Parts: sequence; C-alpha cells; structure tokens
Amino acid sequence: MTSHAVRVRIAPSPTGDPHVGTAYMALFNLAFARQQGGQFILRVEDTDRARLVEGSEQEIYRSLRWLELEWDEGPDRGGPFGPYRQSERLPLYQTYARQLVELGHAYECWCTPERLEQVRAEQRRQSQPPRYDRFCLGKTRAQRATEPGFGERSVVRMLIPDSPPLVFDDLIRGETHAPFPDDQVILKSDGFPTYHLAVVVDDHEMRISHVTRGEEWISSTPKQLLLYLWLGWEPPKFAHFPLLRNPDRSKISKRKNPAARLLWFREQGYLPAALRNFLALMGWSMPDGREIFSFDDLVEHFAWERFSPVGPIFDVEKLDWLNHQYIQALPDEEFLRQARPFLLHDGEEEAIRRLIAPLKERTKRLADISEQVDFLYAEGSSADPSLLLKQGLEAGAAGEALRTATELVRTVDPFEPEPLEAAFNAEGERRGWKRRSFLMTVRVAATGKTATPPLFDTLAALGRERTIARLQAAAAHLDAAARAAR
RNA sequence: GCCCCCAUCGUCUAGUGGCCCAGGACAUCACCCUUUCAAGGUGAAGAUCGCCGGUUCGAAUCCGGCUGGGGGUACCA
Repeated sequence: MTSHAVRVRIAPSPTGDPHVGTAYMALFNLAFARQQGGQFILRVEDTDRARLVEGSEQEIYRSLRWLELEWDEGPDRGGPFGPYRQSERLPLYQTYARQLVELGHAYECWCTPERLEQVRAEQRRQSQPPRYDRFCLGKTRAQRATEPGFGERSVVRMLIPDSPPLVFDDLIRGETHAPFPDDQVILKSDGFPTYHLAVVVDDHEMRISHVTRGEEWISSTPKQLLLYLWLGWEPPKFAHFPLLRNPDRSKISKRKNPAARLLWFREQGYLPAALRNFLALMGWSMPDGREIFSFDDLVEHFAWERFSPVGPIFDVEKLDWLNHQYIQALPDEEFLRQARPFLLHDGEEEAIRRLIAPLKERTKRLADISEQVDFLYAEGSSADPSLLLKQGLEAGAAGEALRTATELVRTVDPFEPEPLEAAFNAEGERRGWKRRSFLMTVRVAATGKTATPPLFDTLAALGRERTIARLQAAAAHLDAAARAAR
C-alpha cells in the first residue's frame, strides 16, 4: 500500500500527570498534519498495566484541549481505524505475535525474571552487551520445564537475525545508526504486547505515514524495522525529536522540574498561545528568525529541516517573557476572563477592572495577579511608621501630608484617577513637598507597600471610604510612634 | 561496562565553505523616561563557534580522533 496521505499520531501512556513532552510532540505533529492536509491521531498506549493511573487518560485529553491541540481521531472521538486504545486491541497483537512465531521470526520463552537478571549480570561482568541468551530457543514447553529458571507463563521473543537493518533515514537527523537489538519480548506473559509490537501493528493498521517520537527511541528503531520487514509492511518515515532537558541537561522529568507537568502551566497562568509559541521555539526556528508567532504561522512555515537535533533546556524565564507579551496583547475583557480563575477574593474582579491596564503590564503569569492586588484586602495591617518615614518627608511633614491627603480624598469628586492626580499635584506643589516623597508617603499609607500600580488608579480601585480609613490609621500610627519616641 | 545520539554567548537559537575576528531573543548590567514597581527606549557586557589534527586558496560550516553532555541497555513506555 502506498498512500501518500499524511497521518501522524501522538501515543501517550496514561501513567500519571500529562507530560510536557506530549504537548511538544502534539504541537509539531498537528502543525505538520495541517500543513499537509493530513490527519492527527491520538492513540492511548495503555499496555503497561502495572503503571496505569486512573483518570490519567482524561487528564491527557483535558490538558491537550486546554492547549488547543485537538486531534482528528482518538479514543474519545472515534475514527475509521479504531479502537484507539491499545488495551482494546489485544487480539490483534496476539494474532500477529502468533503469526511471527509460525514464520520462525519469534519464539516462546519461559525464563523467569530471576534467571534473566542473572544472565544480564554475568554479561555485564564480562563487559558484554546484555542480550538474552536464547536458552529457550528451539525447545518445547515440556523440554524447557525440566530445566532451571522455568516460569509457568511464557512470553514471545523476536529472533533477531545476524544482520538486521541498523541504519535508517531520519527526517531530523538524516542517516542514523542504531544499536544491534536484543531478542526483545514482544508479547508479555499477561498477554499484552510490549511497545515494540503494539506501535508497529497500530502505526501500520492506522496508516501512520510519519512516526515521530523522542530521541530516546532511536535505539529501538531496528527492532521495529524488523517487524515491518517480517510482516511485509512498508515502514513509515521516522523523525526523532530532541529531548527537552532539565537545567542540569538531563531529560526533563517531573521529579526535577515542575514544568515537566503539563498541568503546571495552566496552574501558573500561562496562556495556551504563549506555551505553544514557546514550545515551537524549542529545537525549532522560523526561517526569518521571528520568535513571536502563532500556530498558523507555524503551520505555514513548518519544515523538518528547521529542527536542530540538540536537546534544549526548558528555560522558564523566557517563557515568562513570552507569556507577558501575550498577556499585554490581550483585550481587556479577555484578560479578565483569563484572570478569573486566579482571583482569591469576592469582588476582586470588580476592583481589578479598574486596574486592567497596569496589571497587564505587570503580570508575567496570571497566578501573580492576586499578589499584586493583595493590598485591597490588607485591612487592619496599616502602614508601618518607619516605612512611612523612609519616603522622603520628615515626621512632621509626613503626618501633615497624610492629613492633607485625607482631606483631598474626602473632597475630590468624582473619585477618579485624573481629578485625584490634579488635586494632589496642586496641593503638593503649594505645600512645597517633593512630588515623589508626597506620593510615596500616601502610597505606603494606603497600601502598606512601596510597589503598587500607579497611585491614583490604586486609590480609585480601593475606593474613597477605604482610602480615607487607611490614611487616617496611618496618620494615627505616625502620631503614636512620635509620642512614644518623646 | 556496552551501544547510539549530540556539541555556536548563562539559556533559546541564526548560520549548511568566503557576506561571520559569528547575528537575533531571554536573562544580566548601565543610562533615559518616571509617583513606586513595571512597561517602554538607548546602550554595554557576554561565544578563542568543546579540544586536537586533517581537507581546502579559504571552515562555525566537510572528514577523523579525543573530551564533554545526553539517551538506551526491562515481560516501562
């Protein structure tokens, strides 16, 4: 069969929180499929019953959809080549495994894990590559049962020939050499296939045209090439992506790096478009060097040649910058909508509404927002007198400034940034206070912080009553501190 | 140990024999702007293109070796 239709797939395993690498693969696969007018398939590789995690499959769907990387065929939406869950395709793998045994390309093995471990240990001691010693090859069950290290339930192993294909063409790396394979198990004793059998059978049955996966799979490609050969199938094209790395250059892992968890990005408040953009910058670049671009741009310019085979370190600082760029470009209502899940207090949204512009400018991750407006809820903890006095005004002047500010806040109408600013400017100038000192004193008194959004926006967000209360409380504290000092 | 992959500023990268004594971005630093913090603007610092040999009139770009990093080495994917 020589179909030229492009069909690509990602094949995650539901063994825990969705992995960022899954999104990385999905992004480029989808882009390639869209560019070629092909299909993007999601297949769940749940053949490892021991590591299966309940609910993990749903989380994969959820996180990929959050990233807006939708698939054309998959377990939850069907398609012409289903089922798309490997655990539902068992008879298929068993049929092919049996066929391979009959053809003499595979054989049964009854060795116990203990015996296998023993063999490997011995080979290691002699600096030999660890390979199965074919102890069971050519034996019947009855014959083998009389010998040591026999287990009741058998597995099926590949019988690797003397000269298997070890070279293949990789879309990213060009001609690539891979190690000589072992007599790999293809059907486990629980009747489930291992990755190697399942991936070949499914990729073929699902008409996958380009197999893409992480670089960690290069070493197992010869086994799969052999399977294609034995089954008489045309192998797909291969592309082994560089591996995303931790800052210490090891393969990105959940243990060392929170960013390995796809859900982490949503929790932190990264925008899907920003994450997609950032992922597209890992190991890949635009022909014109642009670093900010959309998924559609990627679709338009995608080319395998633009991949670098080097495993990039996942640099969260640059992601923060990118995310900030995207946040700043958000329309106000959209910003509010995105921010909503990160708000912690009742009525916070209304207060924030007045601060949208300055907040957009100051937010790298949406999860930062609450901290930036926490002064709105800092009742009772009015400003520390020593902090107030560090803002450039002498004790007497500071107290006077606060009383003046209180009066202005009480009378300015409407209670909006512009009139407030005009009034404060005029009054500050009349009294001869340095603008900076005057406003900082008021800022600290009203918010307890030295860094806030622009003062008059902040006061407007706080509201007239609360502002008055805080300024008065701060002035009182200042007086009390002065009395105590005397 | 054995096998495979990889190697340009701290990080992400451009670069496919001369345009490169290496360009951009993030981060860093300085200055400007400024009511703070940001944002924005300007500028600086930062890579003997891992090392050694070779090919060539000419190498970051091609070849070999070394070193370093990573991955694989499972009845895990």
